[in-house]
Amino acid sequence: MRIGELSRRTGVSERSLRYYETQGLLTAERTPGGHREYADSAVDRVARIQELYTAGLCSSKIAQLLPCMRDADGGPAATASARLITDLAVERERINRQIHDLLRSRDVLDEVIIAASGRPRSSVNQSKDQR
Amino acid sequence: MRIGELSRRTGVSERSLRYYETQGLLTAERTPGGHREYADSAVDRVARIQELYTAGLCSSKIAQLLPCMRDADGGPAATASARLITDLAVERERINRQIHDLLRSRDVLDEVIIAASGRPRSSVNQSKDQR
DNA sequence: CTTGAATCTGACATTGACGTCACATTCTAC
DNA sequence: GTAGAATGTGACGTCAATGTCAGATTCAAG
Repeated sequence: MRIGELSRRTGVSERSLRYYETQGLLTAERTPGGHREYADSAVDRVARIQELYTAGLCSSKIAQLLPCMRDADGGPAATASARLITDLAVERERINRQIHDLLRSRDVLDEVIIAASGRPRSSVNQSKDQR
Repeated sequence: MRIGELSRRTGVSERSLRYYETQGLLTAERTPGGHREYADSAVDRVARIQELYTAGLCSSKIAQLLPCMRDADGGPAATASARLITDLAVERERINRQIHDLLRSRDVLDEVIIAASGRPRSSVNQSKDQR
């Protein structure tokens, strides 16, 4: 598929998809004319990239990480280096902190929302991972 | 206390503390000479601000939110407006998504770390809110 | 072949929470 | 009072992901 379709299917802008390529996060074949041609697996990969971005990892970390993740089609293509491992451990701590802060902030929001609306709205109390 | 001490006690740079003030997140008395003089409660407040920043809220949202939070010394000073409430509900959804992504990303990190180190390191499997 | 849609590259702009530096002023200890 | 530390303001830089625009090229359909 080409970039427009991938953009539509992932909800990620074409600009970002091209950017991901420059960051080594995403690859594509090229048509003779130079247009990008993506494999179907690109959709999943973009979703994964987004996930990691949302989790606050930067491009370079994601780039290092991706080849170490087990792909839809098999085991990981690489094993993390010692250097990467220590980096990841740091990221993990940051993520833990962030989860902690998010949970507390969500609670704060709930308090404020409840206080203002008199009683809980629709689903304020189902606090687990609803999406 | 003055800005240097507050900075030390919170681990937040003086630059950031001044920035918070411009954003209406933090207030201070002034000495006759114009130096900021913070109340003790500022320490808590800064911590709260940090928490909300870490959770991905922007200054303006935090500014609206803070007066609606119940303070260490009593109930909330304000009640959220209807407009704010809908904004906060949106934030809440974002936070939920983010928590979800963080949890998944943490799992990914753990997989990679475990795969590379042969077996779990120190406490990789205690996945709940350790800080 | 032609035409309009899609894509290409490259450059510049944006956003938000800071870092950093310069220079002036105030505070604190002596 | 004076020196040195602390603080004040203001301006500019940064960083990363992404928006946006311009101009050129390619693709798909008639």
